[in-house]
Amino acid sequence: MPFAKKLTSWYLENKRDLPWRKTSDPYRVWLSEIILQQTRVAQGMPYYFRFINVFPTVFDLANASEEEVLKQWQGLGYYSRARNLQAAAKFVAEELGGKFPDNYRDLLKLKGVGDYTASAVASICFNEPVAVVDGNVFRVLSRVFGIDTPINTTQGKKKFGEKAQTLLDKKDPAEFNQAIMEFGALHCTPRKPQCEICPLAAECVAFNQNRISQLPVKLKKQKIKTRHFNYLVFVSKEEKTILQQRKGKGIWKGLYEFPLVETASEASFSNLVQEDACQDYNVIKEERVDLFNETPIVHKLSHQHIHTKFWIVNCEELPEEGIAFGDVEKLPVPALIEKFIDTYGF
DNA sequence: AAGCCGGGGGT
DNA sequence: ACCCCAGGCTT
Repeated sequence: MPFAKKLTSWYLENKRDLPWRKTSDPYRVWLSEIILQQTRVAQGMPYYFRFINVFPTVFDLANASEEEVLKQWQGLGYYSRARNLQAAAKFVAEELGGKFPDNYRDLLKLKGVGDYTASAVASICFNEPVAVVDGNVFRVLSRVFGIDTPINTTQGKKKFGEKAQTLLDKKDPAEFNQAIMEFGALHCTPRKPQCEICPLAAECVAFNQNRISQLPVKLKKQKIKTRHFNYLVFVSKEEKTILQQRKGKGIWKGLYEFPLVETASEASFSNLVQEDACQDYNVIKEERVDLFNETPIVHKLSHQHIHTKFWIVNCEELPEEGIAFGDVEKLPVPALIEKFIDTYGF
């Protein structure tokens, strides 16, 4: 039996009942694919339902502000996805009259849509014979065919892309692509794959050479940078506080946070007031400041560990324009800030 | 080619 | 701790 047939047979018996598989509406499929980039199905699922409810059509998403979209995206991470999502919706609504691109080449023109996502939407919605290569496909192909070219190199992407395209069932690319991804997600998993009951065990190079744990090959793990954040949580008599939007590059662009003082190492109160960023705030006096957490909260991202202290600054009047406690929850904030807000509870 | 961008779950 | 997740963009 050919590779594709074995895979699709397995798929028909084992596939999950996922909401975006009940439709061929490219808007919904595109939305699901963006949400699922570097994100597990279980984590993305509630966001998919939320977006379908709040933004039922591409026009609803196009007419929303970037901030509204970020608010709905809050907690999911990789926030450029949300910003690009809204921009792409605007493009489809305003430049394409609401008609979603129906092929790989045109899908690629949408912000936030790269090779994988364009292939996924083109194949799933329009049956275009373009193979997807995601983390699952890298893993399945590297093991079954014993390919040890590192997957995070240009050469690796080319090699795996060609292999996937060769194997693709051109008569049903939608089913083949979803089958190989589902197989990687449920059966040929990174750790503890189910080789004992695998329909491909007989031909799987990695299994027969006992190399399962070594494939796929991925070069160099990334370094983790430690940073020290001090948030100034102003609390005024009128029950207002200060939130500022993050601009520029870095993490959490577009989200809101309390005034931030970043230090080179963990700061005491006396360290803190010497920082330039504190000179603008003459209300920061020791008798008015309470340290919320003596031990820094460590917020772990994939590439940074952020050690955080929240300094509660009690004052009569805010040193700058603020917002009412009751309005804080309306703004998009990083998970780190959301957790503090939930605990502190304004 | 390398670095950056989140948050959560599994081992 | 480390790895991975239906990746893409910027430098």
